[in-house]
Amino acid sequence: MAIAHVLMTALLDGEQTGYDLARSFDTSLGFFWQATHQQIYAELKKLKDKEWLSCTEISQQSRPNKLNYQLTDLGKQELEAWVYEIPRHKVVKDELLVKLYNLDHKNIGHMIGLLSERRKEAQSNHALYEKIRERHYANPEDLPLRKKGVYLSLLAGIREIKQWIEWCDDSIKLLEQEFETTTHRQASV
Amino acid sequence: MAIAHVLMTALLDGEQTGYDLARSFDTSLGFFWQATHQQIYAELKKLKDKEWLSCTEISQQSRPNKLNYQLTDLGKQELEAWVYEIPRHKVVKDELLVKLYNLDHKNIGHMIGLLSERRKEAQSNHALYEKIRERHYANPEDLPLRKKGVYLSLLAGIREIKQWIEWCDDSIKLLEQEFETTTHRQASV
DNA sequence: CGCCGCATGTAATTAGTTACATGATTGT
DNA sequence: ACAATCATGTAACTAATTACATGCGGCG
Repeated sequence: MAIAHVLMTALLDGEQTGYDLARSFDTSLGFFWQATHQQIYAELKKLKDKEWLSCTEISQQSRPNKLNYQLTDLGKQELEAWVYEIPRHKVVKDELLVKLYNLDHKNIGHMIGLLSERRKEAQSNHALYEKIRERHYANPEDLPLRKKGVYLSLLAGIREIKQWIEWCDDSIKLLEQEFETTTHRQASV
Repeated sequence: MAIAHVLMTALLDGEQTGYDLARSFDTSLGFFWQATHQQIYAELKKLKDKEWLSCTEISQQSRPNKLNYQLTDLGKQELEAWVYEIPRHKVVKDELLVKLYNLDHKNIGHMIGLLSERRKEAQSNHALYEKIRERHYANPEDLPLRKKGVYLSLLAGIREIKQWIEWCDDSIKLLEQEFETTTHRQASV
């Protein structure tokens, strides 16, 4: 039930609505833990029932009232304790890498396309990460300690994404060579 | 329902039992897609019902009969088609990185411990990956095309794991500095 | 004697996805 | 006119985890 703790972690920076959380997931914690808005809304309710979060309603006329969630003392305690539990959750599931196991002469062109697609995504993520770094972490030494933790996670994300870009480049190069020699062979037969 | 296709992919190398699949997941596809033996057994049954796999029973006296699964022609077709679908599944969930968002003066020692733990795991995984590379992929140029795809996935794994080790080292160094200055400050107050 | 490996599962629960729903407001 | 943003959700389903179960054989 780690999504609970992820949400509480997001609320360390101050109260937020489910909507805010869902969006901010796209630029921060969501790099390391994805969740849909449905899951977030549902979990927030559960957390309110447990009194790990409290919630204040903000009336609005033309749309549903905002529900602003914040950590309770109980929630803070729980979060602090959670940090001391050994992390069990390290899930990686990547269809692309599994698909690569299916490489053959017929689909090699398509695989190159998949890799290019992945590269493009990685590239745009990289740009986003770097933007965040420049904006909020330009002088890491001056950050308060908690933000240094966030910064380290960001660095992990940046390293990983760079790594992907390089791997895509290498892989595309290799597959293109393969593709050409295959085409040649077919042409010369 | 990608676990289905992951299992079928594993069976490209030949028939296997659920038990074999569960174990071989630890040294190959499982790097990119984890599954428990329960999930595997359940999915294999479903795949048999769909006739994407067939299964031959091997009688044994002192333990449950082995069920040896293999791809059917229908399964092969399905798998080939699956490769052409755009990969939707790229899940990453990493508690450690979320925990780092909770860094503070109280838990910094513990965080260093978590990072060391991660480093150790990464190190031993790295050794495993390299062993696999040496054993089966020493001469990548000579591999049949499909195995080159597997090799590329392995390379992605190796790069990633190296990347983690370096990141852990950097992060531990930074946190240890932080830890010392904190201790100093506390000592000198 | 007790634990590990082999080989399969069932049952209960939790986590996560997908589709659908509402309805005003702002931008193209 | 049409899509996107804001802001919340319900309902149905699928995927995945956790706990429990069996039972023999080999090893220290």
